[in-house]
Amino acid sequence: MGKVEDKKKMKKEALLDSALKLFTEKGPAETSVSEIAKDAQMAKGTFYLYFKDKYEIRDCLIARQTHFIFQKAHRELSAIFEKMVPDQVEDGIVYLLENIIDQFTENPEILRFISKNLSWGIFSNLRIQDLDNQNCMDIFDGILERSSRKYRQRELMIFMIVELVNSTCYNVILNHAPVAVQELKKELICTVRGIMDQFAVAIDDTGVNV
Amino acid sequence: MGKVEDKKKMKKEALLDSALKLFTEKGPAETSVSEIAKDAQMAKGTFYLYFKDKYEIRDCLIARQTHFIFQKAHRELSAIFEKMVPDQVEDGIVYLLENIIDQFTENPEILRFISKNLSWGIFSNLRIQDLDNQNCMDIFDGILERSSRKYRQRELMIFMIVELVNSTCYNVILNHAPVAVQELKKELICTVRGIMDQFAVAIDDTGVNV
Amino acid sequence: MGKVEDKKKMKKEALLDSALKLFTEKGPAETSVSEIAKDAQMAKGTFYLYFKDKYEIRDCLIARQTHFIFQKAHRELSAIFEKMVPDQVEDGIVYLLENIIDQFTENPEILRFISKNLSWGIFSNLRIQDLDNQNCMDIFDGILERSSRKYRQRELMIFMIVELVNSTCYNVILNHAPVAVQELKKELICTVRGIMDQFAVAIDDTGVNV
Amino acid sequence: MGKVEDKKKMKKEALLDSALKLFTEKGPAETSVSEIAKDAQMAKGTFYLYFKDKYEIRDCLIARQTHFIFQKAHRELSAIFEKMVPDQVEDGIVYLLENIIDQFTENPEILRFISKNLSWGIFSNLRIQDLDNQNCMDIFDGILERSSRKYRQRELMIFMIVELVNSTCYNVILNHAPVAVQELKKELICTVRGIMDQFAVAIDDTGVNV
DNA sequence: GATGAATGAGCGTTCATTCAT
DNA sequence: AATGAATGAACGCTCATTCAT
Repeated sequence: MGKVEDKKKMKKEALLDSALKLFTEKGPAETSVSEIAKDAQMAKGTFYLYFKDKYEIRDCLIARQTHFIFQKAHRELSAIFEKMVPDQVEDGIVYLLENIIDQFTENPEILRFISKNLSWGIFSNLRIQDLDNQNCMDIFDGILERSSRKYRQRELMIFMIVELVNSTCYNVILNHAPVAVQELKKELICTVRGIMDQFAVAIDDTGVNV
Repeated sequence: MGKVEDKKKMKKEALLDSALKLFTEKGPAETSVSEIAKDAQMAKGTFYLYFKDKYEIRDCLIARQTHFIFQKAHRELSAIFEKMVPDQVEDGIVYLLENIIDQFTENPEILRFISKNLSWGIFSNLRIQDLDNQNCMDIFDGILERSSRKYRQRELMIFMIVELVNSTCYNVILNHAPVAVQELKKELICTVRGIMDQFAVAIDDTGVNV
Repeated sequence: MGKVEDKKKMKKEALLDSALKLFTEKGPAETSVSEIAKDAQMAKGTFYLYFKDKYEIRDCLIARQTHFIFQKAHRELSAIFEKMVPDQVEDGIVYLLENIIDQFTENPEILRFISKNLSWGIFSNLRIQDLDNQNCMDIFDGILERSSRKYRQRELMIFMIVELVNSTCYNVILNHAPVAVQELKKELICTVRGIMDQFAVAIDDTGVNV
Repeated sequence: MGKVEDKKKMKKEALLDSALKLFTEKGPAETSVSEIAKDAQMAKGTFYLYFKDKYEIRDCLIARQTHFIFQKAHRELSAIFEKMVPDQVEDGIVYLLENIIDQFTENPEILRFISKNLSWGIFSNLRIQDLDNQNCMDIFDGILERSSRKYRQRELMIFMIVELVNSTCYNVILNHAPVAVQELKKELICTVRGIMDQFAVAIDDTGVNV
């Protein structure tokens, strides 16, 4: 019977929602399992039927939220991506990053929660449902594949871009230092283009860079 | 008589040493004040004569360790820096970063401890005793000042470089992914040079970039 | 099934019993929650499931013990009270006080515990279960209402009587000074009658006092 | 050398002053020896040269403050007492009580501190320097001796009066219940006169009471 | 499957007291 | 006589986890 399955899924969702609320409000360290269970309107013991401990639900949430952010970005940009010609692919990466930075700016608590806890290991394995279960890195990869330029060491390149954007945004958005988000964004875009140039390799007679 | 003062300083050092050991072994969250005091061979109450709480000793350690790293780097490079001509200044920055990356590679636990807890706010205010109490950022700044090129928004530029190096090293050194340190280092140097080009402004008749 | 409820009630009773024992033995200030829990044969944490802190259980006990004393007095005197004619009402008050003084004499530790901690605020709000949830003050009030005499400012009058009896008994019973209980009792009765005369007001043609 | 003696006395006074300030501000239980020593501008260890522990200084202060109150009352009333004829002696007792109630009303913190801790044992042994080292009870006694009436069981009578006044004032002044101080005072005076009548014995042909 | 009472180790912190200086 | 660093037991309290119902 799928009814039972549905009920279980709803309970798990309720726990995740409550945990996210509390984690973003005051951090995982200051949130207790009791609080999560109480907020999700169930008994403390029930929590342990769905998650091994606090750290499991935390990791689950990090993945989920990162997933949501990429999903949202991809949906909003899908129209653009579809019409994109090979020469504009680098612009596509920039749009994607801008979209994500904007999401972070609007939800700084989410940024705080994710950034403090996200590692490349989690990130590079995250699957996005909307997109044939591609992982986050594959999204970048997929975009780049359609470029007229070719890139060497694509994973390293994406890794460097993601880490740069993530860590600078964290400080700028949450500590309002050393500059404003808009200023950072402008420079980041420029630097990201630079990084892409750095990793681009010559592929045809038209002749290319670095 | 300075005997008492000496003894107090030694006690404080002992606490800092023990705390560093335990924090790097298992993180501040999993370390208790009791453990620190026990490891430093004194009573729990004595801890509170020297530090307000666990967070104060943690912050003190972050500053201290970052301080040590920059001090070491600066000492090792001082000979080079002194002979440096204006055109080689960008190389100086690269040497500094390489030195720091090497220190991190040799002491990954220190990297874990510092990176997880260091914010730009702490970093940009850290004073280095050896160097006329300059702060860490001033060290970069001082090097750049001697360059034949001029840079706009120096703080933002340094911020981006530091964050990029710090966050990528964290993942690469601690999670061994997605590439080896040496490979990352090679690319980082290239990217950092790119960032410096990005922020450089034309200053003389020879005409320059961006 | 009331089984769980019963068990909880028993645990709470056990805590109250242990706390009373320890509080009367050495006072609330010198009793720790650990001790109470240990004496009641349960874990320290369990205490906190039933009481917010030491002060809550203390206040609960003061109310409980005062309640018991009044309940006992009222039971023992109920036969007398029922047959009482209006002219004997003042004798009823005296019997009540004598009964309470006797209870204190037999349980000096209870007197020590209650008197040191009972304020008029607590006292005048205490509800006695046996007696239609009347509070302690209402018991006096109810008795006085049946008197052929009328009293002005009944609450103040009762307050003065209660405080006088309570504070003099405290010293006499616990410090055996300056006189013996029996001697005090004799005089107290006389003084209490005097206070009632002081607050009595003329109500009919027979003409009365103050 | 009296110089050393003076210095010691001053230190002791400083400790007493600091302790009184802190005890009345937040109660003895919430005041630590460290705080008292720090407030008195000396080292923690020095405290123990003057007082055995916190409880000794507390008891010393209770005696001191009660002493001061009686001293003040006696000074203010000495003119009246000297002119008093035997028939007015009972009025003298009333003036004394009124004066003390007024002092309490003006310094409720002192009342809180003293009442919670004063026992008849301490009270009846307190010596007042101004008055040939008479104790507090002797002051009452001395006044009563000059009365034209004679009293039996003077100590018990004084004890009852003191306890009644002390305990009712405590509640009324500190908890503002159940009535205002002025109202209580009016009734207390009446009750105290009643108690004096109760203990008065016939002494001459005019024939008197009880 | 769901509950929530019970646990008890462990937390950070306080503080009376000692004692070498 | 005076100091204040050091002690360490004890405090109130939290909370992840277990388990009988």
